[in-house]
Amino acid sequence: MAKEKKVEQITDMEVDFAQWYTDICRKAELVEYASVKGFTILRPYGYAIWENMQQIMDAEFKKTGHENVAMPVLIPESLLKKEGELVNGFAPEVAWVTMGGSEQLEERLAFRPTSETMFCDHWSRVLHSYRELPMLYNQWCSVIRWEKTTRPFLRSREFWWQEGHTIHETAEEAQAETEQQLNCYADFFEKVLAIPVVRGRKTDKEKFAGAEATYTVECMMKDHKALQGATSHYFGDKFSRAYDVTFTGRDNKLQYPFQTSWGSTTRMIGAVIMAHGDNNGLVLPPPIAPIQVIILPVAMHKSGVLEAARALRERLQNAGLRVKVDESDNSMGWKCAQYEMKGVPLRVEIGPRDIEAGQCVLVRRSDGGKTVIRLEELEQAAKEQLALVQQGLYEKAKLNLDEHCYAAFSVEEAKKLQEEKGGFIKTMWCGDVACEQKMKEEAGMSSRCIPFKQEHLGDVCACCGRPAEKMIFWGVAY
RNA sequence: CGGGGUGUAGCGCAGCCGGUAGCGCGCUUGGUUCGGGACCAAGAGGCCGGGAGUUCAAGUCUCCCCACUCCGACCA
Repeated sequence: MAKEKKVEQITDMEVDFAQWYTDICRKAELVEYASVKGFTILRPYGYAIWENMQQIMDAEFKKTGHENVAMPVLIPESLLKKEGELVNGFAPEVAWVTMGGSEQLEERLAFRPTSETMFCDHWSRVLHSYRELPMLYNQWCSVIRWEKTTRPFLRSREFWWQEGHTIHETAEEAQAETEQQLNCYADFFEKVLAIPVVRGRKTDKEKFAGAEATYTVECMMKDHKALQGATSHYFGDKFSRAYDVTFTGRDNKLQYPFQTSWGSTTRMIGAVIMAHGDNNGLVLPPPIAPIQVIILPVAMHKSGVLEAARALRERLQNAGLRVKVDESDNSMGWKCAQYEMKGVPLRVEIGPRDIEAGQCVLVRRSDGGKTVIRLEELEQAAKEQLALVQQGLYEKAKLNLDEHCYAAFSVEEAKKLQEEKGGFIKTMWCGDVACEQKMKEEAGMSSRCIPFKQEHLGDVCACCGRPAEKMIFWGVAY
C-alpha cells in the first residue's frame, strides 16, 4: 500500500508474523525492553490489561474459597533441593543470589522460579490437623527463569503470574481441585479472552517437573502455532513427603496431604495478541480492554460537539463501561488508526451532523461494522456492540482452531500436514516417549496434550505401528 | 548454547574510497484545519551500542564485547 501511515507502522502478519507480533507489543505500548536482557517493562496500557485479567480471575478463585498470600522471592538452596525432580527440571534456569551487601552468603539463595517449595516449607510448620484442610492458597507475583531466548509475553526471564497452591486431605479432593482449576482457566480463555481451547493431559515428557499429572488448556494462534494457555497440576503426596508436610488425620494417625498447583501468566496477553490481532494492530476482547469505548468528537471546535462527546462518556461510564474521549487535536483519521492499533473494541463518533440528527455512530474494532444509533439508546447499543465484538472474536478464533485440526496416520503424513497447513495434528499414540521423540526429530512437533475429548482414529500408533488407545494432539508450540 | 540479521535523534532510515552528522515522521511553541492517517512557520533533540586498536584524522577500517531480532536447540 502506498498510503503512508503516520501512526506507528506495523509489519503485516502475512509478511512476517513474528515481526508483526513484536511490532504490536512495542507500538501498542504494551511493553518496553528493560536494561537487563530478557526483562521487560509492562507499560501502563499493557499492565492495565493484566490488571483486568487479574481482577476477573481473582474473583473466580475467591468464589471457590481460595485466599491470596505473599511468599518470599528468595528460596534457600537446601530447601529448593529437597524434591529431586523439581530441582532437575528447573536447575538450568534458576538465578541465584550469592552476596548480601559485600558479604558472601553462607548459602546461596534462588530467585523463585515457582513456589511449591516455599508453600510446602510453610505448610510443614503451620499444618496440624485434618480440620485445617483444605488450604487453598494463591499468590500474584513475578518469577524468574533464566531463559535463553526471550520474547515479550511469550518467554521472558521475569514474568508475572498467579500460582495457586492447595493441600487436601484426600487424593480425590486434590484431583477434583486440579480439574476445577483447569476448567476455571478454560472458562476464562473462552468466555473472557474469547479464545477457544483444547483441554487435555500432558504426556510425561511435557508435564511439570515433579507433578504426577499435568493438565493444560492449549490454544491456537493465527499463524497456526500452538500456545499452552495455562496448566493445572496434581502432585499426589510427593512434595508433602519430600518436605515433611503432615497432619493428624481423623484416625489420629499422622498423614501426608495431597497437593495441587496451577498457574497462568502474562503470556495470556501474548495469546490475545496472536489470537485476535490483525494488520491494523491489537484487537482486545471487551472484558480485558483498558478502554472499552473510545469516543471521537468530530469537528470538535464547533460549538456543542465536545460537550456532547463528554455527555456520552458520562452516560457510558454510568453504565459501567471504561470510556475515554480523545480531545486531542489530532485528525479524525489519525485517531481512528491510533485506537485501532491499541485494540479498543468500540469506537463512538459524534459530530455536528449527528448532534443535529440526534444520533451517533458506533464502529466495532473486530470487523469494522458500523451502526448509526439514536442517542437515547446509547447505553444499550454500546453494550450490544461490545457483546457482538466478543462473540465475533470467539467465532473467528473457533473457526481458526476447527479448520486447523488434521488427522494423520504416520509421522510422514503428520510432518507434511504441519508443513503445509500447520495447526494441531491428531494421531493415535501408543504412550511411548520414544514416539514423542521421533515426532519431534522428524516432524518438528511436540505433543500438546492428550485431549479429554477423544476420537478413535484407528488402532495403532502413528509413530511405531504398535497398538494405541489414545489420541494425541501434536503441534509447533510457542 | 549454535547459525543468520541489525545497532546512527523517540520511530523509520541515509551517510560511497576515512575529513568530525543528515532526511522523513514524531516532539515543543504559535497559527490555520478537523466526518479515515491535515497544513504553515519557528524550535528542541546525537559520546553514531560499548571498549580497545590502526591513523594526522574513525558511524566509516580491524579486533573483542554487549544488546535487540529471526531460525534451531533448550524451556512446567
